[in-house]
Amino acid sequence: MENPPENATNYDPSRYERPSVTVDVVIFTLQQRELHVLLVQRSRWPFEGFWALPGGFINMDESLEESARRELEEETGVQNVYLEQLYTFGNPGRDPRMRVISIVYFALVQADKQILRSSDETPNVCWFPIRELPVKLAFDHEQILDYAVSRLSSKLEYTTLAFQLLPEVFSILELKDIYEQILAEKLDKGNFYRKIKETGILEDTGQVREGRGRPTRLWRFRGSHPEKQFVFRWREDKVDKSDRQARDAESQE
Amino acid sequence: MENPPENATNYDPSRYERPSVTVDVVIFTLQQRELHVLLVQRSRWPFEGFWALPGGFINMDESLEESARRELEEETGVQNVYLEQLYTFGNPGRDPRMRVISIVYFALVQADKQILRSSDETPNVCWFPIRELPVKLAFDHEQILDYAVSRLSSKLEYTTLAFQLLPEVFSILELKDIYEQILAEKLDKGNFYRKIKETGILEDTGQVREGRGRPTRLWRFRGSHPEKQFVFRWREDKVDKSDRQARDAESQE
DNA sequence: TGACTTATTGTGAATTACACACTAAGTATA
DNA sequence: TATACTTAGTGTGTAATTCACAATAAGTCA
Repeated sequence: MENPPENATNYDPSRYERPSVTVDVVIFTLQQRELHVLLVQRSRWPFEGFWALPGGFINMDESLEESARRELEEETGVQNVYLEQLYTFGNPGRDPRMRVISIVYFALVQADKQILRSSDETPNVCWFPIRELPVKLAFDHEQILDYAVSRLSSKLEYTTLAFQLLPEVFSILELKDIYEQILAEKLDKGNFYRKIKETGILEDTGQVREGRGRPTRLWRFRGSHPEKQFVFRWREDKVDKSDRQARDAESQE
Repeated sequence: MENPPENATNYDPSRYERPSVTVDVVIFTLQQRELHVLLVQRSRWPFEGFWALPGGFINMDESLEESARRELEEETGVQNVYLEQLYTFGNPGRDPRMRVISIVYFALVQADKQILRSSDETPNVCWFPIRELPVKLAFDHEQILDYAVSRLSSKLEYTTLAFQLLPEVFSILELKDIYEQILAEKLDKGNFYRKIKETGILEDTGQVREGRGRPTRLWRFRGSHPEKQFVFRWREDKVDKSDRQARDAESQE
């Protein structure tokens, strides 16, 4: 990289007034076959006592994603989870203290990996089923969460995100459960079977699990196939409505 | 909003070191049936002489989208264009001066509305065909642009974004041209006709335009239909690959 | 007039989606 | 130990959609 010339000082961005920047994370997981989200209870003004998405200020030497991973690990202790940038919220007035811009990530934690870390800094950390949230969340976190759910829902239809929520070994009908949960829609067993088998995305573990009825075969997600990128879209004719929703969320405030 | 209690000061975000925040805009338009993007030439270090996406620091009292619209209007003088948040780029080292976080929007400007404003502040502003860009762009703007194109391409398949690039009145085959341009793929004339007519998304203007062959009927985009949200997906079996690409772009640096 | 150019509509084969019936393989219980 | 019950997984025909390509329409140009 070139060195700054003498006249470089006439355009110094550090002179500008600056907002604070935080990275927040919407962390989803599956518990008792229901979608849950992780919230922390605030111990200080503003919104003292309210539940909020985990997050914090970024360090100057880490990337946005690193920052999100750090938050994620501080709260859940898990690593190697699916993480993607969701949206950046930055309306003036979101935070009564000052102008704060939040880059929000969303994460999917596998059902068998979730651990909660209670530390001194975050004494109250809890998983909430997304259909039974606290009445009111801190800041604009309700809108953020709504948007995250709608994004998750629409991405389910053309990605393999659902696997990120399952334990390493699972049955096909458990997978179907996730789809039904998140899409809030009943799916046909037979068609689901066929469709997912056809993709070749599953690897038979040879194991079975006994239960009340016929034992079920257990599968593993064949992460990334060398040949074709697996596409498992449950329904072809759905639209991604999540974009509009994010913009609405921002402009509603 | 509640007032801060006495003990509020023990957690003052303003004490933290803060990055600069900019809003950049990828502005697309259609010229001579080709997709173009607007770039400005930098007149100062760093990347003096290089072309860059238009952008600037946010004002403390405007929302992110307002900031993007302001940039957009400063450069092109147009209003009421399609604008959506694309992604937030924030790796350390993107800007040699300091830590800068850029919230990038992308905008689609209708073919008959593009005006360029050359002011003292931005003497060199120019539309470039996306297939013939300057060799190297400033900062990480090449990656940002790549991502914007891939997002545009994938959104074309399940939204009505293409109409935002056309003038108010257009022929069906012009619309098909846009799809072919952006998807970089040949489409069947007849099937395109049928598919788009079926959606009911077009309104016949009654006008025709004469040319070399049979005169073509001119249509108008029936923006938002009361009944159903129009879905015009050209191909059902495509996947949105743009997400992965954005993450890759960030981690490549 | 007839060749040429661009715009639109028609048609049928091939593929895919969908609803629903059926078979399989275990447990519980009388 | 039969039979009811429960969950797992497969088959099948119809309906809908996709797709390639042929046919027609309506003008210009020489």
